[in-house]
Amino acid sequence: MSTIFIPKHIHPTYSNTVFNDCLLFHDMTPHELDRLENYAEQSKCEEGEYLFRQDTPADFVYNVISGSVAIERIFTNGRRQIIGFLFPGDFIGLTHSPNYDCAVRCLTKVEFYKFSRKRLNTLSEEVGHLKQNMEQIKSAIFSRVMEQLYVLGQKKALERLCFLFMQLLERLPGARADRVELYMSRQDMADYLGLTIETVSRCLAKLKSDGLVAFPKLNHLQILNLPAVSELAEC
Amino acid sequence: MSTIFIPKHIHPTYSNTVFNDCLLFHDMTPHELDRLENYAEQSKCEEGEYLFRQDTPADFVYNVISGSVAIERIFTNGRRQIIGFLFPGDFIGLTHSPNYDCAVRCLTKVEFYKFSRKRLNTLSEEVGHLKQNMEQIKSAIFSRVMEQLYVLGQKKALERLCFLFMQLLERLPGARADRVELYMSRQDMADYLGLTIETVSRCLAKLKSDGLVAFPKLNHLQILNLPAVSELAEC
DNA sequence: CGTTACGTTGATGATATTCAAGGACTGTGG
DNA sequence: CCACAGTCCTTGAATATCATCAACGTAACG
Repeated sequence: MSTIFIPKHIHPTYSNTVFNDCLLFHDMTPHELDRLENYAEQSKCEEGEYLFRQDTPADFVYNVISGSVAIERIFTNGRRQIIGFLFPGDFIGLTHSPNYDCAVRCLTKVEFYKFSRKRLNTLSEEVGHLKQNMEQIKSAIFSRVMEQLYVLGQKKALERLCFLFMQLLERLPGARADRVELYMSRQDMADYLGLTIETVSRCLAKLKSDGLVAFPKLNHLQILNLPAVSELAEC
Repeated sequence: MSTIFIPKHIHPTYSNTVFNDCLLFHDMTPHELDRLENYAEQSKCEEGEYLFRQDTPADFVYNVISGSVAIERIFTNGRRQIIGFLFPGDFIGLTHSPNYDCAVRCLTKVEFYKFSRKRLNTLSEEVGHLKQNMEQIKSAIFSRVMEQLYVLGQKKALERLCFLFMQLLERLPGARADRVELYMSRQDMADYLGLTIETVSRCLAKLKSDGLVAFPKLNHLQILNLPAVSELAEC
């Protein structure tokens, strides 16, 4: 049954081919999906655990079914840079190098499909659609990283936070302006945006006091003034 | 004659497979190189000209023979982020998207090979080595961008400049600690490192007064205290 | 010799970091 | 149910860092 391979999280309501990576399955015939299915193994991981660590063999490719993860890089001096957050539908580990160059930490309990990278590559040689789609996903990832480069290089703390909010709103399946779940800690936001945790906290307070956002709960964001937040986030 | 395809700039003295992208030609047989040769066209471009602009059709892949270029992205607000600098041996335009997502400006007069991307892709389907090499180059590029992310996110102005210096020293063919040619303007450095031109200028003055570097000419850098500069640049 | 583009330097203010203290939430054991 | 510890978050004050605005040098070129 190839339908197993169109998981709920890529249902049209969620499917945003620009921001989520579900398009691995795009345009594939039922037969092709069947073959892909044989390569997958479903599994899960608890909050705080690592799917994999930096510099370990890059043997698998993951597709998030539910939950959120952070992609992080640790440097020799011990400082950490978070490269991005991934959500249901996103792919992880589509690297070409023999080892992962990032670690992947679960922000929540995470369910995922796990593919042998070797076999996926073999299959992609035979199934044109798959290959195309993998390339496009890599393209999208690269494009996101370049956007982040700009944000870190040019934007102020308040704007960076708004950028994160807009990104979450666009990429989190089921997120709406009045309900965006922040699965990451303040420290995670700081490490993603190149700020300190105190600056993040202060900026959240400022955005709140200016009436742009609200926090009914600590990690439950409401965007009250979407045009303003979007304006600040603008690239 | 396939030897045309082992241009001078990838002669062993220069060839650094980690930092330069010459490895497109790695492990290829003379016959394969012959075929590649048929796909190439040699050309040049003057200082200040653009090889191509952002959002134009990505029809070609370029390989720099001599000179330096800057990869830049312009955003809606008019601000510019330089993604990187490329030098002899480096490849440009290895994107998968239909349009270039960056512009490429020549910092000097630039000689290059120009390949039809379509034909290069076709060839890479048949020539395993070529395909492998292209993937590895993309990997290296991605890895550089992630390093830059870290620099912009976590490092101070002085450290960013040292990072640039070390990068130039490693990637510029023929560069030595006592002779690194800075082909870019102060503004280019600023846009690369996420700083203003004034901050760049002040930091250069500080590094100079601290005896870490010298500038016999405005764009001719000497690294006097390599361990110290390297230490500051450290990731 | 003047113009122009690019680079430097100074004074000032904005922005973010650091260090330190105090709250808020969670889970555990009494 | 409460007390307690531990973790995460917030807030304040002092400081460091960088950006901005403005003036001044300098090198290249007609």
